[in-house]
Amino acid sequence: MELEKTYNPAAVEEKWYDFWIKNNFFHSEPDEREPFTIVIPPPNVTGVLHMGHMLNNTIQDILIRKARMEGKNACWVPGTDHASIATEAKVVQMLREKGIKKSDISREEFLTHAFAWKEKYGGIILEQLKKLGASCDWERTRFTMEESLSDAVADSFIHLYNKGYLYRDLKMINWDPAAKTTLSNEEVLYEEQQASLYFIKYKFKDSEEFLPVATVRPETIMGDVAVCVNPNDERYKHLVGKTVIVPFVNREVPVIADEYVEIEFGTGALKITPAHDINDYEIGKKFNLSVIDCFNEDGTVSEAAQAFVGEDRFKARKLAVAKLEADGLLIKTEIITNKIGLSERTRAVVEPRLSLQWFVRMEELVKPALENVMNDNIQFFPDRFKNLYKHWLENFRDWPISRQLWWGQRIPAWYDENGNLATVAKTKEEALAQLKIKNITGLEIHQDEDVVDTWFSSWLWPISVFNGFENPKNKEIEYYYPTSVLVTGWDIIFFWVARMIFAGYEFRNEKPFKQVYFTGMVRDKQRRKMSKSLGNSPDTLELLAKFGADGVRFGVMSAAAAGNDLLYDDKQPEQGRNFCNKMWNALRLLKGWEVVEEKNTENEIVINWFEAKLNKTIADLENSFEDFRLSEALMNLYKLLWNDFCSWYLELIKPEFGKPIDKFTYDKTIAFYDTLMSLLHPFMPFITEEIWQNLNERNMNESLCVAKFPKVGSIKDNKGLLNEAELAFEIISNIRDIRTKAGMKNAATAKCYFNGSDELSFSGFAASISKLCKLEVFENTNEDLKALKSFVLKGYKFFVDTGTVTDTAAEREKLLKELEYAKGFLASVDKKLNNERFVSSAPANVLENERKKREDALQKIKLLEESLS
RNA sequence: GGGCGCAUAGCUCAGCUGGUUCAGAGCACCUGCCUUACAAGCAGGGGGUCCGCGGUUCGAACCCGUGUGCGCCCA
Repeated sequence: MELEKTYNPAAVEEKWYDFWIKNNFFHSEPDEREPFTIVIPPPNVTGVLHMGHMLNNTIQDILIRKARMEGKNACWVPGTDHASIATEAKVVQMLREKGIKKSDISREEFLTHAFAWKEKYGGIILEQLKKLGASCDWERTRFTMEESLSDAVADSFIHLYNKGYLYRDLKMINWDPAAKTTLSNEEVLYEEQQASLYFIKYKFKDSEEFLPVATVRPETIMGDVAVCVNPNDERYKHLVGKTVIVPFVNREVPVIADEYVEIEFGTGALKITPAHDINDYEIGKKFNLSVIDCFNEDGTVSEAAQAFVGEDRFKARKLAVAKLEADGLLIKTEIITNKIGLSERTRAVVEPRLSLQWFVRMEELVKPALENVMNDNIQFFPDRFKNLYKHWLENFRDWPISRQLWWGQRIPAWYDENGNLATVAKTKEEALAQLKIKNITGLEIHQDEDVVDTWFSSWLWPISVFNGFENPKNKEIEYYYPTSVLVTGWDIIFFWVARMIFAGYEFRNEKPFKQVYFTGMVRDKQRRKMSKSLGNSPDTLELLAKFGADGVRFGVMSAAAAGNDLLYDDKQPEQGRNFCNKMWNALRLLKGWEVVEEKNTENEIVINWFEAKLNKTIADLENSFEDFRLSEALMNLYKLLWNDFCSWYLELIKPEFGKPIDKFTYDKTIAFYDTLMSLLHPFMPFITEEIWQNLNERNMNESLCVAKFPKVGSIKDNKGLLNEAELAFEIISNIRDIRTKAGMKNAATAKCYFNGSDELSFSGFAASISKLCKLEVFENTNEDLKALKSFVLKGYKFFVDTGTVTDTAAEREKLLKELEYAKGFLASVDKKLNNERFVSSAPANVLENERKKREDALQKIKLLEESLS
């Protein structure tokens, strides 16, 4: 079969992915083997593949493929998350384009549209993951809004409620007046803006005397219930306990003192508006002050404010300032820079607002979650994330889970006509039945209008995908849970990782996963996090098309040390693509050889050397995998394949052009390449399968993805052989350097002589050296051939005859420089060895090494001095 | 204000238990080659005060202290 000159990934990748799926290699069923389980961090159902997904899922694929090849029962559960806010926003927009307003349709109608939309556009990302090569068990694909998983959400809500872990409370929330919804802290973006700071007179009762108060939000003055100063502020100390009059509404409020107030900021006197500022709210609580809510949910001024009623908050600000000025209460205005919160979705200025919300009490949930991470029952990689995790869990806040949306699981709480909580139950029937037991009948009840936070369903994911709520003792959950490893970005350590751990211990009394591997963030060259809004993320599908999935996987992985952010550059997948081409061409070379029976013994040492090198690398690889140093593992394989296998091994065993290769060498070489492809398969599954299939005749259903992962062979003491090869390669490089510098043609032959004792530590590779350096002569001599170019290595002196005249002066100069360096080196070694305390306290092997260094240096100096004499 | 982290080649970063695996990789750069597997390549080469200072140690890129400069999280 004729192989193309360059590797073409597109056709190959599709062919093998179809083959894998057709043979159901990725499907898992519980059996007697050891399970290796990963649940995917479910991507947003509306999402498309971005760089972060590629990184994250490539890592999962590497781990799962390796486990599968090691004979474990590998199960990677894929799926998507309903992402309530993001999806609802998209559906609202889609409806708007059709001329439908959300407010004009019912909840049920909306959900019908939303599900239809999800069916049509949702889950694209899963198809894209296939292009990346992800070996998920697609038969197990789950979705957080499907019935079974939604039931789990309701059940867990009821469970937590009955346990007393849920409560409703007025809390300061981030309110988006445009979307009329609560935002979590994470959905608020902070931006610096120029703002006016207004200095206002708060007069004392029946007096023209006043206390100056500074504020950037005069439209909230109507909600003021106190003025606060710092107790250490000499200017105002005497005023604490007096009362002042709030402008517009003439309310009489106390002057209070609290350390929170910064003396230097503004006037040092802070108006307290508990309904509209989180810090004011805290102070209000501390001083037991009342709360006056000045705004409606759309951001207009409310009846309770008594002034500017019905005006938009920004309009009200202007009106308030004008009125203050007119009333002579405005002292001055300053321009300052402050941070304001914007809604991630609507860009509306976030309004702090008090609202009745469901909360999860975290106190008890946190305990096992903290303990089992700190004691490494759940291991973090890299483990420095334990610090971050600990810090967060020790400073937890209760978790607000109400979301004023329709897309999501509706809160299973029921209220009477007056909005009082009646009961918590999954359905209206159950709710009524429960009330009946309590002898409450004839009550008109309605369900909570809100849905729960998406994380309130995804925290159940490791349990719910195995139906652990429906049937807590089922075969699957008992087999697959706890899962093996979770791979996720460190940015969601709190949103997700911590909460899954809470859920694991709460609902199954067992950790959800044994290990967590944190990936870094993918950033662009300017270190900006890649994001849709910045538009700085490359088109991942284009990338896959251009460089191939293997190339992209290589590119992403080669730069991704565990937990460290990676700066993406097109050079990375390009390197991966080039690597594919290199491997492809090595295959072409092998397939092009004619094979003959008689054995070529010259190759034996080279074969033994590569076997030793291969074994050593496999051992190193295992170490790298153990600590999740995947980029290190990949780079080691890259170097093994490119440098050791292609540049050294293949060049050494390669027969002369047109000559056949002996069967023994050929078979060994094929076997080596087979092993190399197996080792690399988890990282670059497509090309390795393609090459592997080409190396030998395979059965119809045979695949590398279920072949055995190579193990370290018999560990002979091959250190000597590796050292010998290393010396030989160094000799070759030196001779090549001399050849190049002498301007020799590639085809021209050279001669090389060396001084050395009888036992040559590179003798096994003499033929190899001659071959790669095109030497017609390579032999021992007793003479000092001063007319030739020379170099000194490990006690040997080499002379190279390039057939051109050597510049003896320059050669002498070079030798002098080398001598000087060697002497300096000797001095540094001697300094150590002459140090009594070094000799007495350094370990034996270190000492021995120093002595060896000394000997080598002495020998080198001797040889150099001889040449110079 | 509190906490976490980082600083090593032009760039991006490895460097695990302090000691020849110790100053390394990839990319970039320079030189010479279209040598019948591969120019998406081959061969060779240059390049570093391991951020500054102090300490511990026989020995420090690595441990401790401190300064400087960055990044992030929480407030």
